[in-house]
Amino acid sequence: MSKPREEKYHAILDAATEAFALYGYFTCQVSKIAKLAGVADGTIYLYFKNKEDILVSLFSDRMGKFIQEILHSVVQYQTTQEKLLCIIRTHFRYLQENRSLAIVTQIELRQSDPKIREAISGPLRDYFHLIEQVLAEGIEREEIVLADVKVGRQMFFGTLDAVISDWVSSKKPRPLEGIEDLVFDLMRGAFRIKE
Amino acid sequence: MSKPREEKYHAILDAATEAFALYGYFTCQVSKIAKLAGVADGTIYLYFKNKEDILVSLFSDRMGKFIQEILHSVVQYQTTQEKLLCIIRTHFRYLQENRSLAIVTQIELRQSDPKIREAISGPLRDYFHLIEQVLAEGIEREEIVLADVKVGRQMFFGTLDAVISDWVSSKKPRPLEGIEDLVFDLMRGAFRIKE
Amino acid sequence: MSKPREEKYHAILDAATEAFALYGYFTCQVSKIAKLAGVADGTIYLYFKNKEDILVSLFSDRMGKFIQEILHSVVQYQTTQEKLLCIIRTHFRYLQENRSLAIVTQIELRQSDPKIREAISGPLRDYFHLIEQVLAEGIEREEIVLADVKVGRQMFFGTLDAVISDWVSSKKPRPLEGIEDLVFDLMRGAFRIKE
Amino acid sequence: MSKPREEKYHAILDAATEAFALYGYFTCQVSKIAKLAGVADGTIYLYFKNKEDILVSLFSDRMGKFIQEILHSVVQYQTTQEKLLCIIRTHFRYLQENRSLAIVTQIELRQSDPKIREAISGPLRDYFHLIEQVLAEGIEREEIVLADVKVGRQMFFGTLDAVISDWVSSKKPRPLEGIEDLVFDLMRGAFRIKE
DNA sequence: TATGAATGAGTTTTCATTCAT
DNA sequence: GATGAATGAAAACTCATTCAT
Repeated sequence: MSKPREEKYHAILDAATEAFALYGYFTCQVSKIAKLAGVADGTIYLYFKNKEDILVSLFSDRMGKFIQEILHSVVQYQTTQEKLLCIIRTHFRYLQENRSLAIVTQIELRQSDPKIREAISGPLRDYFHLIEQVLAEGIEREEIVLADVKVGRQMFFGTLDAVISDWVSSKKPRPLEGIEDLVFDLMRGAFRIKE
Repeated sequence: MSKPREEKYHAILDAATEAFALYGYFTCQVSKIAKLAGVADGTIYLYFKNKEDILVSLFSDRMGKFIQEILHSVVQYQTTQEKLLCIIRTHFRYLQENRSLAIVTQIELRQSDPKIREAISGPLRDYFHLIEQVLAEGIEREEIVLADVKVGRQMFFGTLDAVISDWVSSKKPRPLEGIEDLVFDLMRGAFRIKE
Repeated sequence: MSKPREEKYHAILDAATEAFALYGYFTCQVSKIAKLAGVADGTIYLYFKNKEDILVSLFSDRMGKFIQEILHSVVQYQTTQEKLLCIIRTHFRYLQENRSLAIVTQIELRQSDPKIREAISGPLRDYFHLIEQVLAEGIEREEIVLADVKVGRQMFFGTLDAVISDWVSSKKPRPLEGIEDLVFDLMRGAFRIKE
Repeated sequence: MSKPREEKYHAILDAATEAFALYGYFTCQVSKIAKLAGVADGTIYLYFKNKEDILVSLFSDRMGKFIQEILHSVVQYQTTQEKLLCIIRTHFRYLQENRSLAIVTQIELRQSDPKIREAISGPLRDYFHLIEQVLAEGIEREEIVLADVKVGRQMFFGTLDAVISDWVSSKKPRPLEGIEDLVFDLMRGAFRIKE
């Protein structure tokens, strides 16, 4: 892929993120994405197979980067406690810096259309896997107490997700920085992490 | 509202719940709901203003009953510990018995369309409020330790939601009964509930 | 199929015949057929699966009737000579009375699109078969002399087709009645029919 | 026209013949022709005004050569009998050697689009004219008996055309050489040519 | 000349909604 | 009230043609 080609590809993906966040996938016409990206409608189809492909690409590209960033940050820490805190912080920071992506994630993560779900579920599963790994390791090292890794992950991710959900739907959201420690404190209790 | 009128109203709502769960709101045609309800397409419009109104009614009706049931159950308990466990159990049991509603909730709870969001958010806010009340009361009575009621609710609801989300998307879900205690144990830790 | 339903079905088919004759299949928009038939665009799709289905139905319906009429007429005659003359006359008369059908036949009979070809070829093959049967019978009864039935049919049909082709493309065509005898005289010579 | 320019012109025309034969004029995209010709899409428009112009040029060029070849061959013969046989043979041989052209001719000869028809009709009319001339001369010289030259031409051309039509649509066509004599024998009867 | 990325007009088809019966 | 045939607005997508390089 040449430089200008890649640039336009990402311009369209950026525009789609904005547009999907604003209108939702189904309510958003391809022409709106095109206008936002500053290209003609037909140009979209030089870069994406169809509308669905835009959404799918958006997820694998953006979510991929999100997971990548979290993975990259987590490996710098040793203890389970640090790792969990790191995930919380990176999760919040990344989505705070990419509000439209956060919205799209919130909205479209739950599409029922089987084809879309399937395409989306990939990166998310990776994330779930990472969390579960950290928890399993924590149990093994006896740094945390947890009866069921899957339920542990559900609580951990569900909490972050609920926080983001509120933040996203709030008109004037308070910065997520202030919440990190509150969330972490709950996790410390839930996972019986010693002081 | 006369008896037979009310019957048909609920028949359509039941059909819509099934159909939305199966296809998703946007992908589901009104004619599919009509067929499932055993009425003509036009009949739908004698009971609902438009397609959106079906979704909105579905939420206020079904979610309303859901909240009602939880409220009703919770008041039978005294301690915060018991109340939280009661919510967990009722939440899981109700959605387990109404799988289609659970799916619709998961999927459509996060519509971006502002009109739909607004309509949906009512019953949900009631639920959030209930949880927060229980938590606030628990703090006051010193039965739990919690720095921020809102974050506490986000964790509590987010966890239940994530469990349901996994359960809903699993082809062969394990019964939710086995998970209740695991979830509650995590909450006990998070909220520092004494044994 | 109820009465009014069948009426509209044929109204659309009539309109399509006119429109395809006027513009050609590809150049003719579905909306033009709808306007000509006096129905809304969407109504077309209550009666036909898609644009292609209109063309296919047109052929099986119209060509079917055409063949039917020829078959019906031919059985009334005994000698090969009479039968061939009957085919010539019926062929000319039918298409003269259905000029648009004649045009559509001329134009679309030769579509390259495999799906369309296949659908169209059915009724035509029936016609070819009929002609070949008459010729084979004539040979057997020694009423005509002909080395190869297929080539005989090609000449017979090709001649009629070429006449119609000229007639169709002429702005002010001379009536086909005057040509029947000329054509038949050529056939008589070609097939060595005795006086 | 310089040499290399002319080469590319014909390369495009060759490619168009193949592509139109394969897909049909309307179903064939200009980009397919370009790819087949080994040039860029835009290059096509340095040699042809538009898509239609390719088809038109194809006919005047290819059909022109076709007529030329027939004309050239026919003048070598004296008697009407010989001339007609020569036309049959050349017609069959030329199209057998240019199957794609034969297909395109069969398919597109009958376009309804008036502009296309007009452009195509030129070379065809020349051909018709040639046949009619041979026939008129035959009548004059009393080598054939024929009441109407136009109908005679219609039969003559229609027969050749029908043979080609069958040959073109057959997956495994028998060689046309075997048919020449069969066809000629029919013509001899039709035109009352003496032995 | 040659390229091929970009354009945007144009077309088929769907489907929520209406309304005559 | 109930029906379901008819409507027509709306939207995804295609592709002939252009033009900056």
